[in-house]
Amino acid sequence: MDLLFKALADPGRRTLLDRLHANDGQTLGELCRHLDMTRQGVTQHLAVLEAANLVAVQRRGREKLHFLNPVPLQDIYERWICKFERPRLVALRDLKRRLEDGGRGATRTKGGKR
Amino acid sequence: MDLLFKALADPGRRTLLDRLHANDGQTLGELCRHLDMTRQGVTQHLAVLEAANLVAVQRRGREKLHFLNPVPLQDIYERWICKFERPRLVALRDLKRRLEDGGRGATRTKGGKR
DNA sequence: TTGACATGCAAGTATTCTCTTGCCTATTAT
DNA sequence: ATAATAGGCAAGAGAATACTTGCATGTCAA
Repeated sequence: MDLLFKALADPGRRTLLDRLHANDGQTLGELCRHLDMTRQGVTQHLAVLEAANLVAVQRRGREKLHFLNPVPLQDIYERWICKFERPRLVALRDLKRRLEDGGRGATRTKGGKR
Repeated sequence: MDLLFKALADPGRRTLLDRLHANDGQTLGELCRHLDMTRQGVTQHLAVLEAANLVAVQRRGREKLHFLNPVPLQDIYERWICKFERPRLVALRDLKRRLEDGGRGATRTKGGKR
């Protein structure tokens, strides 16, 4: 989990993820072409993304294709978003109730306690 | 967004978030008491979390209460999880289809192309 | 084989983080 | 007022990161 957040903590690496999302399976050269980083910089960032399992590679002759792997992002969701969003959902539910109460004067919302 | 990921990229800070999630509104001293970091270390980490808007503070006399703010986590979800999970969902849908096809011999699933 | 292309590797430097140390201010209780 | 408690501030050391440079390896086409 540490490698994952560390990997995401750099703007250049997040840009790379966006590029791969827009066009998956790019080679190193293709990625470099549209970014103002040196090739070596991109290589090193890609290595960090690989270590975090956010990018998978496949060799094709002398080229190296890079593919996005969204699974670790899902892990973040389950460990750090789901768990922490409950208060927010509760707040939204309460807000909704209050709006409904104010608008129609009803105390119970449809569906009741659920 | 950069401050946010940077804030989450440290294990100590993630521990602090967990502590606040377990027991919201703790003072600096309370947080220190159960962590093997120095008070100054905790202070600095909390400052980073504040800068990322993950923690909100409230003064009470000479004490400082710390509250978790999950909204930035939701922002991560919308920018980095939602957007990237589609391939995964597609994969799951395909898997489901294949399972249904194998189990019942049907080619089309309910709901059609959608 | 030879030249061009795509990528790999490693060392050096500069920047940024993290942790520690030492002292200071503000509030509470006696 | 005094002591104890809760927290604040800032400089410095050490570690981790990010970026750059130079050269090396492997692959393709002619």
